[in-house]
Amino acid sequence: MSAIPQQGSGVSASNYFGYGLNAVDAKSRLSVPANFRDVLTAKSGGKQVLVGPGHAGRRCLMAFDAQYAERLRAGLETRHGDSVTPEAYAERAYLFGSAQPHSIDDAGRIVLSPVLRKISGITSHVWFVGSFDYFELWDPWAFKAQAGLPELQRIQIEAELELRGLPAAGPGA
Amino acid sequence: MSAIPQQGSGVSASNYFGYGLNAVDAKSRLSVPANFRDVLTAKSGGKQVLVGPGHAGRRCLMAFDAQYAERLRAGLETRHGDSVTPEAYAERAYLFGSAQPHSIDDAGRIVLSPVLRKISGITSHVWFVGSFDYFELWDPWAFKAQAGLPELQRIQIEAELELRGLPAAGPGA
DNA sequence: TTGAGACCCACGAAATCCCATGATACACCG
DNA sequence: CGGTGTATCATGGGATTTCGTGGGTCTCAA
Repeated sequence: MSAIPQQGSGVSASNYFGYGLNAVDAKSRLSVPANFRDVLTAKSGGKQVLVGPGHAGRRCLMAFDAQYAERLRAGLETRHGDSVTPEAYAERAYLFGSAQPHSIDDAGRIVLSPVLRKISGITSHVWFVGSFDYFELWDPWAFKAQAGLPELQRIQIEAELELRGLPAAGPGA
Repeated sequence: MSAIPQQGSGVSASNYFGYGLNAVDAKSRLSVPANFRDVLTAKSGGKQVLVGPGHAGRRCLMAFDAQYAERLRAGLETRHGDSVTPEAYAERAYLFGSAQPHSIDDAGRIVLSPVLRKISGITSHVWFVGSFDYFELWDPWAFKAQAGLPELQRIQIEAELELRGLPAAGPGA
């Protein structure tokens, strides 16, 4: 069960677009969709992703590359200059301390820690959503149940779930 | 085919990201998380870390490599110029005089001195927090009790503590 | 002697690597 | 235009290595 036509090919190697639905196995391993992997390698060259908790109250995970991390650092510098205030230190610790580096194995998988699974609510499957310069990882059913989710996105995820014979409501629930 | 050594490519090999929770044993020995060690060796080559008190009133320890020490020196210069004010001398003395080089043994451990333990409040465990070009060492419960700690970080450390069967409130306190 | 520090070895658990499989999309060729 | 072969992808399981941790020994100095 692989390849869903996730998004057309073409201009895809430079940013994260489209979506994907993959399974988490017994070892908590998870395939990163190939098109996201391509962007990752194009941007940071290595086989590494940073995965941290979602911001702004979104119950998901955020994944990004070294280039985006550098961007975060630059933004921090802009905001704080080279000041040595407690706030600047705290923000650094938050920005870089809460996202764990994950290595991608030869099969294109990462291993989700129990803590990341817990804070994201991810159980058996992961819904990937491209967000230009990073991408999000959701429990599919949690994503679908979001209040105010645009109709198109709901239809997309429902279709993908059905395509794999997955229930419309979560198994975890 | 680039024969260029991929210098800043791998995420984990070039900067300090993520967190870790390790124990201090009866001999005050402490494992430095492997991914931090990797950065350390990548940056300064040797099996050495500089460990000093936290900046800006943070009750923790700061650990960094020789490369960042140079950066600190540069920052000092920016702030004070080549002034010979008491403040400049004092800050120099604080930054460099109080950060001691620690050698990392074959098992990846350093030995914390009683003084460092006291000023950081570290007792039985250490919470490591990556902050891009250095990392911090906290007593886990002190870290958790910080005023203004982002909710997500609090959840993360609580989850990690719980995962290891450690109490939610510190023993040292 | 006693206590601290450096070095060495040992072990269990967990992470990582390696190979295998089914299944699909794409390319090539009749 | 249809059939076939090949590369790619998601997934599974076993084997191997790494990591964190505990404990012992040896040396040097007080």
